Amino acid sequence: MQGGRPGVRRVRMIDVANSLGLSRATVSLVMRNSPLVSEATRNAVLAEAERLGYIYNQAAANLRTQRNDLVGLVMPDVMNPFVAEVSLGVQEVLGEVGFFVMIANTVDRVGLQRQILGSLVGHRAAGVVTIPALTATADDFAGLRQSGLPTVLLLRRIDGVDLPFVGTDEAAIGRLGAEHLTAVHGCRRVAYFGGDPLASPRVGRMESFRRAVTEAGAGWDAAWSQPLDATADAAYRRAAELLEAGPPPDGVLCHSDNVAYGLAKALRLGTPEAAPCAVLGIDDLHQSAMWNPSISSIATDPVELGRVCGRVLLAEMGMPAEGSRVPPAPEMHARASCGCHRATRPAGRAG
Amino acid sequence: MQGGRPGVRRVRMIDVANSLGLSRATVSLVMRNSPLVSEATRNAVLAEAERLGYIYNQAAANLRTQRNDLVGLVMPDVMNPFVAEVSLGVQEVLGEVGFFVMIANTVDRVGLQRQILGSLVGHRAAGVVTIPALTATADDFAGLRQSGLPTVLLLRRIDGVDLPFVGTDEAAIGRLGAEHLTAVHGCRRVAYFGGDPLASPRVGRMESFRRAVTEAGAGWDAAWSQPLDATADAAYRRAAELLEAGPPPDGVLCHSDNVAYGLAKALRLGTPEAAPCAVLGIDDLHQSAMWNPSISSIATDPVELGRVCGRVLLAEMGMPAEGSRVPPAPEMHARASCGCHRATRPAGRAG
DNA sequence: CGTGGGTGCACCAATAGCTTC
DNA sequence: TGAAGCTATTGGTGCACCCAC
Repeated sequence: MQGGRPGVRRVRMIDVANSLGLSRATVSLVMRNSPLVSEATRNAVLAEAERLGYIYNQAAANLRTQRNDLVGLVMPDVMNPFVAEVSLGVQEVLGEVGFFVMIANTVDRVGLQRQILGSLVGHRAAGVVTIPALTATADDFAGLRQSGLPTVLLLRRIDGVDLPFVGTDEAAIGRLGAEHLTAVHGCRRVAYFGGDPLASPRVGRMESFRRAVTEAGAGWDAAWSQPLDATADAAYRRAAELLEAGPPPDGVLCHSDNVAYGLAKALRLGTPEAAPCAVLGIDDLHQSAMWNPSISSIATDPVELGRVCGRVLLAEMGMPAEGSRVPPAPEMHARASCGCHRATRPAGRAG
Repeated sequence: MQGGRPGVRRVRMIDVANSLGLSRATVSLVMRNSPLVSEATRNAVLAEAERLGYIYNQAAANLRTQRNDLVGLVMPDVMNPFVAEVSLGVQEVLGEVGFFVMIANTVDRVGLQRQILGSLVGHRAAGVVTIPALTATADDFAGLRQSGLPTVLLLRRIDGVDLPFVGTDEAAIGRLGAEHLTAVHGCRRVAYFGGDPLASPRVGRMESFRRAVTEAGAGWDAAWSQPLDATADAAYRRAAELLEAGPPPDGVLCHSDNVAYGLAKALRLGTPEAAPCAVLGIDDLHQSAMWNPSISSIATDPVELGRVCGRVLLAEMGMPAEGSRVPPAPEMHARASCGCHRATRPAGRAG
């Protein structure tokens, strides 16, 4: 609680009313664009409000109506372009029906996340979409559940939380990656590279990926499949370390495009000395097509994912929501990093 | 205005009070952690509140106290990593003193921006930090000014708006780039590539860059210096087009790292057929050190820029703000794309 | 077309009641 | 009896919506 601005006395609705010899109810009707007021009165009120510097107090109105148009989007990393793009879709769907979407950044800290969620509950927000912090547990969402604030969990699953969940089809992603590496490129020894062990997407993807490659007869490289921060820098350092110890697997599915960037750098992909290793990313960030070599990636239209999430939240709030509530299916966008195209050729984003 | 949840009757402070035979004032004191209440009473109140499912209504409290802890960060593009990183700094400084920072995305549309700013004013937010939409004019900020809501303009200047401004030192960036290209690499013909003509940073940087390179005796390539969307894709397409028409300048300062990525791709930098052209980016995104070739870039610590911005806002709100209120000075981080290092060698972010 | 009275929920200043020494 | 220290309460307030007339 901060930020009171002393000094200038605020103008209230009743001041406008008194100044014109009207009642506050009339002024209220004007402010809400009600047709129950004559054109003449309306104009007089608007003019007087303008003259006095009156500013409608939405907060007071919200208190009375028990409604709010604020929807909180609580996420661990605003710098992640995939997540940022998801937010566009959420905003699109909810903005259309009059909600006001704002983003809060937990920086992946449970403490901050708890504080933010508590604040949204306290402010009586209309709804919440949240990507849980990595170390979050069911306890962190108990307050949310009890408050009845409509909530949708995004991308990361939390054990024991029975809130609606929207996320990518991790099993399909794993299968797509496995199929591409084994069937198209004939890889014999593969790995799932990067990602935090606590992140549910890693678990789901890796499981189905491993099952599929094993069925296809390829070997599993456990050393390269250890968990790891999902940053380019961490991936680069880990890969460089592993390359000291021996040759890499001949096919790698990376936890994200960011991870793939670091790995590509370490492998010196696109240079004459490059290691013979097919690299796949996940997310298909806009930059991946620009990379040298262009990064092959498994895409799941993040904007549409955001839209789906918005629709699920609308449903949760008891409002009509037109359109699909099923996350988009992942697609393979094959480029140079796996060997599908020549390394120095530009490749469009659509694959 | 949306999102009323009917059904369950909410528990109010007075319900807790009645249930215990206390007054609402006492419950209020407990909720605010006041020392004016005995330990026994406090515990009883907390237990009863928990049991009844009472949830403190921050909005009602805000109405009474005329204070709010919400600070809005209104920006045109949450997907821009530089901007995202600035938001971290803002959040750090304001969070420390109890404010709650939320981000609203204008997607660079003035209409949406106007709506968002109006909403923040109406909700009586404690303050606003905004990166104006590209086509914004002074009119778009008239309401803000009149409302007295403490505001800081970030990164983009708007003519005729006398609100406090925090941004990078564009002149210094231009000079740094010019000096590096001419003095270190001996470039004879240079250009400023990319950026929207309406963006004040482009104007400031290009002006000082052009003056400095001219003084150093280098020629100016007007065709390569035309304005352009600041995306990697647009830069790639424009560069490819210009390369059809003839050879590129031998030194290019790009409006951002994103632009540099597109240009590097078009020039096939890092490949045997690469054009002899020194490329500099601006922002030094984390990824730039990972790029192939690693991208030389002019850095201006975005987190610190955000901190400065937060402190300026605090001052604007009449609160004490320790620490510098001067934006960090830009620094040259020379890597491979300008020819300072070998193309296939990894380079650390610190240059 | 326009109005009065009541309501949403909690803060705040002033004050009263109770111990204790 | 009185001063000092705690604790808890009353009544008014912040601003606008809503119903009934």
